[in-house]
Amino acid sequence: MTSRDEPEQGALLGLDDVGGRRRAPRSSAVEVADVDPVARVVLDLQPAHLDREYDYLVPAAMADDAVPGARVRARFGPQDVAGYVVARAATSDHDGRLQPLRRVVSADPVLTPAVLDLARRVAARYAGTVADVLRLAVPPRHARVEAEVLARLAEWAEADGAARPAADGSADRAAPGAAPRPAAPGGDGWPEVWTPYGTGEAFCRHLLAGQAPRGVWSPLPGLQAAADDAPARVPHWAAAIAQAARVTLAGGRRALVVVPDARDVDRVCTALGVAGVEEVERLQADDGPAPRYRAFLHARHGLASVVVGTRAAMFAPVPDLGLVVLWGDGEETLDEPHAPYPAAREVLAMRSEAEGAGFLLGSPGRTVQAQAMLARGWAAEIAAARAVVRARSPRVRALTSVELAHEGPGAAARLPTAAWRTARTALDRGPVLVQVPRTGYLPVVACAACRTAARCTHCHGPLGLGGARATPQCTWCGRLAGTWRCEECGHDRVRAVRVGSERTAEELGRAFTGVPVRVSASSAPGGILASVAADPALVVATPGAEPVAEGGYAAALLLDAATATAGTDLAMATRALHRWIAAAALVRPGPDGQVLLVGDAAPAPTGALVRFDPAGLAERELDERRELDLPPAVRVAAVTGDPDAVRAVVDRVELATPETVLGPVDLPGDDRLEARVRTVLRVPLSDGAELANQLRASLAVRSARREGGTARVQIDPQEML
DNA sequence: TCAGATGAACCC
DNA sequence: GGTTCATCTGAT
Repeated sequence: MTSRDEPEQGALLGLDDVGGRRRAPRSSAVEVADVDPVARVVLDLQPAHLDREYDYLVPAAMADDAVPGARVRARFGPQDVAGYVVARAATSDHDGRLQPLRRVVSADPVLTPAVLDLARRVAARYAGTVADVLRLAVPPRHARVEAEVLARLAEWAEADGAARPAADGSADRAAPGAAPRPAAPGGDGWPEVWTPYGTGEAFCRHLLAGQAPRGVWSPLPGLQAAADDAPARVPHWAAAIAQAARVTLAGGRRALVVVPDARDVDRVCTALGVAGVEEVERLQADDGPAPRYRAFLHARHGLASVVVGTRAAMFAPVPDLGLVVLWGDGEETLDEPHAPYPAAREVLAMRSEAEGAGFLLGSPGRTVQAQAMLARGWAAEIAAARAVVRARSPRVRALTSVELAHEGPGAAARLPTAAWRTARTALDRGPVLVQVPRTGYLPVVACAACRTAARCTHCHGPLGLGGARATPQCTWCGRLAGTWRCEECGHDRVRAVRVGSERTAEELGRAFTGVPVRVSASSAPGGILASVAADPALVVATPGAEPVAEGGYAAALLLDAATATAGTDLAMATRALHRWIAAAALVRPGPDGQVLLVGDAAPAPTGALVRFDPAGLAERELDERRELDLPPAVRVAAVTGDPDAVRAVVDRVELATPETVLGPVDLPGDDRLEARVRTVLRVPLSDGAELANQLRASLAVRSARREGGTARVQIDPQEML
């Protein structure tokens, strides 16, 4: 598409002064590239109505550098804005005159076609702009790091004669990374860690064969036994992920692993080391700009065979991607807090489809969204047989007040005698984990009899207590719940549930004199601990901050169970189970290891914990969502902001009908100058893409008209899932 | 002579 | 995507 005869190029490109309303300010004699003098550019512009590509002239001096993927700067109106070249062309469709590119910031093509394509899909899915997504996907350039990496690449290319990876991102190295050992089914190096899972072997076989299997995986609990006699400290899940990555490499492709936080990055990297995988790159935003950009460039240029990172790594440019792994689905850190608020699960699912890569989603719990992937046949379940799960799990007991009735008044204590006794005994065998809910306050309305969270009778949104109002009000559609009846037990009274916990470490210190108490929490003096030794100690941790104990915990106490399942959002039950199982998975298998759930939590997650069955709970929850028209059985979008702005945005959406619109409702706890409201749109899944379309168009109108105020659109807003 | 209609430029 | 400005058109 490059060389062709060049008919009056100048005229073609609007360089001559023919027909121009205004004369070109500078001399029109810009010397333009001989071949493909037009650069199609994606600019980093905020306004939604400017979300498209723009053509610029490529000055001859930039002809070789302005390659697709290169960072450039270009004149846009009065401003100089940053952007990326996405294509070179011989001609432009633009009627007017083209401006020349201002500068090629770097000829290193950092925006790969695959990532650009992904950005477009994500923007469409989440009613956002491509520029917004690219801001998430491509980290800020670090010139010194770039020079360093490119120099090293050039050096290597010269040394071993291997050409550097092609500019379009396709790697030239035959098998990425060093496949440590040949992994053949049944052969040496075949990942036995996946054997207990019925479909695990088939999943690996497909990866090895270069196919794109998709699995939703419920990992077995526990730590992976080390090869030598060293105490086990690598979680089983991390070892399994490492093996899946290794098989992918053996098949000649690369892998990308996205996890909720830095400690999990460590764990996966350790497991990859144990598995003999080299060329592992860690990609975390909180490593700082230089390491982050270095890791990004290494990934981009195929120097990493496995990329392990936190949320933003979901966009990492990995050539020859054979597997994407999402660990910890359901953790809040996997939801991007910046517009357009994409969820890692969705982004990676889109990626695996677009790039023909395998997809592996694993988590201690199971979200209804993951369950929905199974339900619609998009992914296959990877789970071990019940007997295996039982054999590998700790013994779990729920110490509800019913269970403890014989204890008398002490049953309602935060740490009932039975729990105290279990912990005391377990301390002879090793460390004991104590999980406490994060400190917080949450006004929630629940059934006064059975404590099931109360839902709106109209739209099934969660009820809340707004300000001084005595009657509970739906937090979605705003209706007052005057005549309410519990859907579980038929009771007609509600009560407020307050959530909060504090001083747990001190309380425990008093209860267990002479036992060291370690605290692992972001608010603790020592911060979050990655691991603890096998010595007896009480380890108090908030959810997600549990350290791995060498050889596993002897017991875990999951305190304040009632507060863990009380909350306004729909994911309360699955999230609570996720947290409990994440803690329980660090405990030794029974009967050596024991888990006690203390407090009266909702019955469904409690039962699911005792059975160690996140899949069962997710299935049940998904059924319920279907019946009640709740996501993910429907698609929802939230429009938040000033009342006028929100109304304007919603009014332009054709799919917004009395049937689909919930609200607007005043947002509590925000007493700023402007009132803030939220309107929810709820449509069938089949209208989901169209809803995003219409919202995007409405936002474009809004920015073109320069409508005031603020209005934020969120598809699948986390707090409603 | 001017109000309203039309359309391109804007921002490439 | 809408706004703005220039030009065109047709009625008066």
